[in-house]
Amino acid sequence: MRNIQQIIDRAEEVCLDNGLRLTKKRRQVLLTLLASSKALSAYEIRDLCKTDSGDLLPPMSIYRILDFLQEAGFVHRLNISNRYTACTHIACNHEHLFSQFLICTKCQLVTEIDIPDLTVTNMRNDAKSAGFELESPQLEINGVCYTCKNKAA
Amino acid sequence: MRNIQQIIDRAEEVCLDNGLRLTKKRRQVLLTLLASSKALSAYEIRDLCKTDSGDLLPPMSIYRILDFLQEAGFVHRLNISNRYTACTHIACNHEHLFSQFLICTKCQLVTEIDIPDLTVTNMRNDAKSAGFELESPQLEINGVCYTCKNKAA
DNA sequence: TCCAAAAATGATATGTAGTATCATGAAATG
DNA sequence: CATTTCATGATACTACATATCATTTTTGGA
Repeated sequence: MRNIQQIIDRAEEVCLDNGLRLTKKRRQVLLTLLASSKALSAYEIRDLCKTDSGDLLPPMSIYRILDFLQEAGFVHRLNISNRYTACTHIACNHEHLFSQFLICTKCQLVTEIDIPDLTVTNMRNDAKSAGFELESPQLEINGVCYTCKNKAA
Repeated sequence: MRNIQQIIDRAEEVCLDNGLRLTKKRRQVLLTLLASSKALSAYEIRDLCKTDSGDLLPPMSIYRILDFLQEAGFVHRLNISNRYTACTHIACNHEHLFSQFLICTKCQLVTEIDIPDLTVTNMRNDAKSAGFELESPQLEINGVCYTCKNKAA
């Protein structure tokens, strides 16, 4: 894991190469997500992104910025928890069409792990047998992280 | 797939054995879900369950009934779409601690398929390596069903 | 049989996630 | 420097879900 500044720099690069604009507010939202080990809801991001004078972005802006960051591949939306998390692959070069997320139901800690190609192939085939076509889905699995598990015990 | 009446009968049995009450309204909600090939939102269920006089249940009641049906193992909540679907295993006897759902993003068609034990074991181990403990999670995968795919083409 | 306790449901209000729509502001480009 | 395009703001609203307290129904004893 590189440091956050390096990741932001890389995001800037990607944007330049693709004619995208990483504006101040978009950068701020991305930074907020990068700095958080937990997945954040749109409204949590909103609270964390308020200006020094305490102004909040309107929800619509937050969602638009999140859409942009997702399109650019910098952020993932976690559908099972309605939360958002920074992609851990911004600063590396390998493609990752199929992501798997482990999500702690207690504290929202998120870990993005790799899935073996074989697993992906099997899932596609299983889906096909059942009459479904997978596009570029992501796997989201709830669990409990060890920190929370130990707390509970 | 057995017919709906057989499934309801089986649900009645399970309830009797476990001191649960499958009341008229709970039965009506379960029936509604069993009769639908698509996952339904709580408010859709509400609309489908109105009495002959047109009265609607309050949302709170719908959610309470859905909670009950989930506890009893008759209904699954699909987290990625905020919808509910009847369990396809009510009337069979095998355990299914780990469910996989294929969900059509266009029409909400749901298919519950089995996962090989090996896959489950692998996932548990992968999660463990990443510091997570899986409880009895469910896998929800978005895709497009062939009907919708053909419509699109 | 009636009463108390427990379980189920109803009603009202509110919280959280997300979008539609139209207006305004900022940047890029000719 | 004007025009177009992209980004953001503001207002209102929809969908999904829960908190809380009141009422009804069921159940299991005295």
